[in-house]
Amino acid sequence: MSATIRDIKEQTGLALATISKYLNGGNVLPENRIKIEAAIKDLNYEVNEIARGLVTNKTRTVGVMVYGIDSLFNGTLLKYISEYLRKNGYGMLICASDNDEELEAKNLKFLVSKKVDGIIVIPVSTNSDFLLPAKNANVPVVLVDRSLADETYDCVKIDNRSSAYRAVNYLIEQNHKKIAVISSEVEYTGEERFKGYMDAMEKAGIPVKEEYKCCGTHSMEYGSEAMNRLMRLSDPPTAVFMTNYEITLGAVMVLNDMGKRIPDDVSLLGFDDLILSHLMKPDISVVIQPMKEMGEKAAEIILKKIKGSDEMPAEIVLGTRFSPGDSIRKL
Amino acid sequence: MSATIRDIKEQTGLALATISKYLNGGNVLPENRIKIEAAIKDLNYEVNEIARGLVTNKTRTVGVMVYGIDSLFNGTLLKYISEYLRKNGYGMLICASDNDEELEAKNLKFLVSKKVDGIIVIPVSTNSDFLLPAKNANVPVVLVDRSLADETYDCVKIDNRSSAYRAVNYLIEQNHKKIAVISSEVEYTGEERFKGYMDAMEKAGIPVKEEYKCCGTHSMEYGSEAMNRLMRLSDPPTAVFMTNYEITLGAVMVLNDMGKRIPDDVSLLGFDDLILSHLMKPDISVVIQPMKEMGEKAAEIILKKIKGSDEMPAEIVLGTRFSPGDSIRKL
DNA sequence: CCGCACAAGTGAAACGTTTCGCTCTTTCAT
DNA sequence: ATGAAAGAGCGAAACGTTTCACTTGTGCGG
Repeated sequence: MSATIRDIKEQTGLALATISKYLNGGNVLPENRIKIEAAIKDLNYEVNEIARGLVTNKTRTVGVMVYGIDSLFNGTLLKYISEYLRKNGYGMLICASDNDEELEAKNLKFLVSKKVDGIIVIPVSTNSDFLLPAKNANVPVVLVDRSLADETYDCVKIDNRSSAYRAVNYLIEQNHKKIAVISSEVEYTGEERFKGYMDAMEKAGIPVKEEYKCCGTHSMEYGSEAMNRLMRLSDPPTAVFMTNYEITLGAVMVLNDMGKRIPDDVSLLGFDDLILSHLMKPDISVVIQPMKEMGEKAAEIILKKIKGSDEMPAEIVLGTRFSPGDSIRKL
Repeated sequence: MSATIRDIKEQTGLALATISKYLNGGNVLPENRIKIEAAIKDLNYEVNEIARGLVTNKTRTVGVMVYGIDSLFNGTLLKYISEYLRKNGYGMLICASDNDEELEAKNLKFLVSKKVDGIIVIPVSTNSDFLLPAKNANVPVVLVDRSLADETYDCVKIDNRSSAYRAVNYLIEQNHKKIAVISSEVEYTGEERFKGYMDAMEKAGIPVKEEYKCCGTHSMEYGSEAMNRLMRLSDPPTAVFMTNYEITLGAVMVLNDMGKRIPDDVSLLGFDDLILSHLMKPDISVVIQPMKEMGEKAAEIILKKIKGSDEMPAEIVLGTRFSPGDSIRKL
């Protein structure tokens, strides 16, 4: 079907080794270079990456696992990762864990069986057991957005706790006292941001009612449910801090359904600057994550590790920016 | 490093061919089956997919190219495609064309060079030239969402023209006459939906002012720009039909910025039911595409073709549903 | 003019599977 | 009893590269 290095050998009379050397950037005599290049053009030759992979034990492919391809946060990250990898000649094999630890473990094995050279993952599990197959197969791993409780892996994330702290503090500065939080539990980012919220409240000396603390799944559904409950309290909060995009979506939906007005009826503070904030009638106030930097950094690190750098695993913590929209009323 | 079939040969005393046969589901004597299975467990053996790929000339990987991973429409489609492929043991290599024909052609070649077994693509180009490398390499292709002008490929899409027709007709039934359209040009879906709009207007005998026809790029930016222009006309439309999700996002943003109220100041009709419609204060009226069916069908077809079915290429046209929200005022 | 260093080229082995064509054994209908 | 058919196993070749260890050739300093 397609031409092989052997066909080039026939046409040029050179040895396989010489041609291979040329293909891999080695030096050959000018006259031979010309012959080879002519033959390549003639025969429409292209390296068979599989055969190459068999001997080099490299596929030039990186596996990426996120919790949902249709989550805008994931999609945005994937875009930047993909661009960086493509620019460097690497392909990107994608899996979704669907927020399910079991599926996450299964898909990780799948990626390893596909012989990817490295893996980038937004982990759903909180400990590192599921990464064992990668470790055993010597496949480097980089975490994004979340780190694990039990072991240090290379990781690119933001300063969740202090970002949340500063944002909630802004609410307090606007004289809010009855501040509720809707957060995801078990999950790393949710927990950290929740801590940041608590930090701010404690520091300000504001006691937090139990019914103001809502912790559930990372989903629109939970966002709706929690916001609905909050709004029906006999003493509802004047402001709500939502710790991720999906929860924010759900919460905003339910407010619209209830006919609540922002920020007149309730002030809103969210995470992630993903279009939504610009679409809503009042711009939602959000903590902005450096998505591009995050994605590119993760891709950069995984490539570095693939190329054999054996620096110690390190956590890279990127800064965030707070963007006050008009969803917060000064009391 | 990891065990090979040869190690199993040593441990069991069987021939490579026998073991290979077992691995591929062939029959072996019960006693040998037991020996092999024990050895596999012992040695923690796993097939090396690359070596297998070299001889079978299959990678069990499908390439998917969309115009933007961070577009919710694409992300949703990718999710369903990915799920179907994963369930069938196939991996998914993703590329983004970024709405750029040149990049699209380049990435297609990249996917072919990665030896994917098949390619699913939402094409950006309008003719099939860029698919030539796939054709030459005998890699089957399935188009999604859009077909090409010059050649028939397998394709899964919706009845764009009549869906648009019916939706615009609804506007007309609500006594709107000054109906504008914001559409993407050059692009297949945009053009078809634009035609559907024109069909409805013509059939109703409503002349369409030139300044009501806005055709530009498939982007939020263009949506904003066009809506802004429409609203500043001396005789602005009472309703606007937007032919895709990105344009709708941009248009809604600008309306919010201008403080225009929906549907009091202007009625809105969009395409694609992607969260946005539920988030906006008034539910936006939209044409709903069967995303799941579309993605799964495309994946199903590509697998069928990979397995060697040589049915003629066919276009599968799925139906849509119109969901009237409260973004349309009855005049 | 010798010998050495270095550049370029080479044949063969290796990577880990699948597959082809063959043999051997068993079964079963005649 | 016999021969054909079917089931199981086997050795070796093939897939298309890279890489290793080696040879050849060239130029240059002493």
